[in-house]
Amino acid sequence: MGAMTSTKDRILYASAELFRRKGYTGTGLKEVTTQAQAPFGSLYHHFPGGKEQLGEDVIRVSGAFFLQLFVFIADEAPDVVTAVQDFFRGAGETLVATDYEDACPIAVIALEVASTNETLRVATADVFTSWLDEAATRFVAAGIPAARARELALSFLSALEGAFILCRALRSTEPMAAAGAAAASEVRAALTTVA
Amino acid sequence: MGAMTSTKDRILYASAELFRRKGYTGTGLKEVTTQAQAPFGSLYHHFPGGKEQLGEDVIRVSGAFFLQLFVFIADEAPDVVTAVQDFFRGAGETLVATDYEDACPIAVIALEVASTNETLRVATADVFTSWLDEAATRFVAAGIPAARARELALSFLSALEGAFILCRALRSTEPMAAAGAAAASEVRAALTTVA
DNA sequence: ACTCCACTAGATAGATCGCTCTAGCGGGAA
DNA sequence: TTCCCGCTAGAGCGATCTATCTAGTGGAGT
Repeated sequence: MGAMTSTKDRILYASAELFRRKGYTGTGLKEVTTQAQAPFGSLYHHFPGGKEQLGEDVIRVSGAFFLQLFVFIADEAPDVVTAVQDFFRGAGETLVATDYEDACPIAVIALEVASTNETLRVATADVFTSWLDEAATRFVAAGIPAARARELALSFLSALEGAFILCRALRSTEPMAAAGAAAASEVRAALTTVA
Repeated sequence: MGAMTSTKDRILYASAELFRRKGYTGTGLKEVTTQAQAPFGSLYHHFPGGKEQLGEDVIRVSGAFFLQLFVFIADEAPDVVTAVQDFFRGAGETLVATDYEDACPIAVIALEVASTNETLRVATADVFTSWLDEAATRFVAAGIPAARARELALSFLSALEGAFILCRALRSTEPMAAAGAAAASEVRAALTTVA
């Protein structure tokens, strides 16, 4: 049967894509199993906690993957300013390549469940925190004081997430470019102040 | 019967609140009429286009209301930098006052429908555009070149929207404060460059 | 008084929701 | 072989979804 991913992975991957595109409440489990080419019963075998467990797993797995992507880009870049620029640029390219469907893997879920499902809300908070910590650590390594680094990480991620919303609604990467430029110059300013 | 709002307005108001809190797909029409204390049949009398028309009306009405709020704050503030600061501060206060339920009136819908419902996507794009135009106009009036003003408006709104996501997920206003400070200093820098 | 129509009121249809259930398949251990 | 069990497979349950339907109400216009 050639290269075969496990049924569980296919369900997870299909869920991640559908949740990202149509939202958590907007995605049906029947649809998930169809897209994953998996029997419906298998879903509840691998995810006995049902839709909520599936949602939580998607949030945490996608979050970890996105974190690794950030780490990879940051490691490749010569400095943090370039890293920030590369990240925004890459986000814009992904948006265009996927016809504005693939943006932040968890933003839609985060907004949907923030006031309705505490388990999933905590999962999104954990993921956001892991991203913020990673970014702040990078800024500190570049010589920026911890408190300022935390601030930079928060405004960097806010700008990125907000730009995703605007880009998808406007079907344009202009917001991503503007937000990226602003974030980069903010980091640059923080660096020159230190040096 | 005292002060009585019309049935249509009650349905619109209840929908806006529920969509904002639980999302578009996550809100049922039965729930809307219950919360609005309106008979179910009245919903389809006032909104013959069903849920989609209700969604579009909510987006456009909420969008216009939010625009007026921005205009009001900007008119009250002594300068644009203060206006930006006031807006972020006000957003943070609203989040706390509503237990992190009331943020951007259309962000959740915008993300949910961006890839699934073109009518609603266009409505959110129109609203975002109206906000961006208003902000850019204010920046131009303060002496910033048009192209730069547009960039500032984009990064300002991106920061605000993204901060809403992070604040609701983390249940903290820290992202709003960081994003607000960054946006304010960016506008300040744009002003000093001109002057 | 009579008509008319905007509006209220809610039962109900048909589809889909998340979830549970039983049955059967297939490969490794005894 | 025989047993076992992780996994596949999908029918079906009760609830809920959006939307439609008919019936009734109340007040303005003539």
